[in-house]
Amino acid sequence: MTADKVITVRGDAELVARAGHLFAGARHEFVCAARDLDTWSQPEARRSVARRMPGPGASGLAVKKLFTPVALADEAARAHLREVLTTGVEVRISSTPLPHETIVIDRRVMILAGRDAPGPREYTVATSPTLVNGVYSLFAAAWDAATELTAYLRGDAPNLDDDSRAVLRALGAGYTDETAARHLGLSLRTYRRRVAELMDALEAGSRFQAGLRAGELGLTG
Amino acid sequence: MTADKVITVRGDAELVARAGHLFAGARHEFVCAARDLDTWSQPEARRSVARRMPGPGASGLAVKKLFTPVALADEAARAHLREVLTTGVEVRISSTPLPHETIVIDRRVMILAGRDAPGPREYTVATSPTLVNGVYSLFAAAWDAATELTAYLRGDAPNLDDDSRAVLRALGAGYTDETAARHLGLSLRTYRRRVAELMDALEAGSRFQAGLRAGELGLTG
DNA sequence: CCGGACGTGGCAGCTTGCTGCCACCGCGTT
DNA sequence: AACGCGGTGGCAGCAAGCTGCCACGTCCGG
Repeated sequence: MTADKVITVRGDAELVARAGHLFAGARHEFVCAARDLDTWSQPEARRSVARRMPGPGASGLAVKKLFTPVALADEAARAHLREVLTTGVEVRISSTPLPHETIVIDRRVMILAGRDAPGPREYTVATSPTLVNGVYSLFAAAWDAATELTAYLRGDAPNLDDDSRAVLRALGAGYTDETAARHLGLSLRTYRRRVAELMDALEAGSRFQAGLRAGELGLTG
Repeated sequence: MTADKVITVRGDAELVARAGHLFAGARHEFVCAARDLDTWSQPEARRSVARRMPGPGASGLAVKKLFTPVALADEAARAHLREVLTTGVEVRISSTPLPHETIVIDRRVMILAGRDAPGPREYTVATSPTLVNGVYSLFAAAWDAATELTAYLRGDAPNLDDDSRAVLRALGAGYTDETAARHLGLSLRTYRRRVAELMDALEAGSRFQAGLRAGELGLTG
């Protein structure tokens, strides 16, 4: 039995001081998962790290960033992400919550952030191969299940109302239009209008395509 | 800055000796992610742990198990999983690889297994809250994206032939039946027969449902 | 009060999807 | 040759989906 250490630091400044060199040391891959873009809220910490990071496009460094839809809340964030895309960074959106920020560098080091709380934020740095590989494979699973940012923005039916969701459920249940309409208290005409609107929103040319899109976007629940 | 320890043990026996009490101490939740069912290959280790685990159904202990399709390879494994289901355990299948087994108990302890390798297997046990919470949220993301075992077994279209895939692509492309049939060199009648067969295979009552299923099962590529 | 915008629903007519029936063809078996 | 079998395709008819048109309400802002 052996015992490795994991380091816990409090606050961005200490993280930069203790682990900044890890960011600079990224050789092949830099992956991170986070809820939104607010991680490095302190500008000086962000700049400090950015200065040390190699250029994303250069040197064969693959950068993958996984966010939740929260990261697309305001237009500024969208613009930022679009810009990030142009530098060769892969960005995906996961429909499931990612409350704890996770960073894995070169599959050798990982940094996990504690939940937002009053006081300085806690970061935990670990290098145990088993630990890092385990986290990495979970990240990979979440990554694979997430959708490309561009696809997400394109096919996004941003906030379809409850009506549309009800229509979606009826369609997914396999009801015929007539029973679905009756079930929803709508006329056949209106129900079909709704379906047409939905298909329009999903940019689907057929009901099959609409189902496909709905499935891809995880609108089943 | 503080330093927690993570414990690494080699082999099932040592894991049971060092961490067996953690299994017994599960109070609220026991989640694990693994590639297949071979984890506790050594029967004595499996039994030793099973003996210490509280009954899954009893005592409000929620048990979640996430596997890859590999876990369904042989009929014995399927039967075992079906039996497990009856004891109140939730089982889901993730289409992405999960090379490293992960266990999280009560969101307080986690155990990560190293990749299969010659010699005794390594297990890493950690209790750092930040670490455990981070891993847990990644697990949750993978879990949410996975499909229920029953749904997976039901909707499984094991090996549909190239023709069916072509039909699927035509449907996904949004072609009308006529153009799709022409495009595939089939008569309209036959094409529709194929579509009907496909919908039958997917147990879909409408084309929308078929699209949904196809999306869920990742048959788009 | 009037007029317009908007959502709804009925009607009609068209397109598309769906399927039962039958006929045909190629193939291997008897 | 005769037969059955499985895949194909035409035809017909029905069911379902789709949409333009118009009419009727409601809800404003004028």
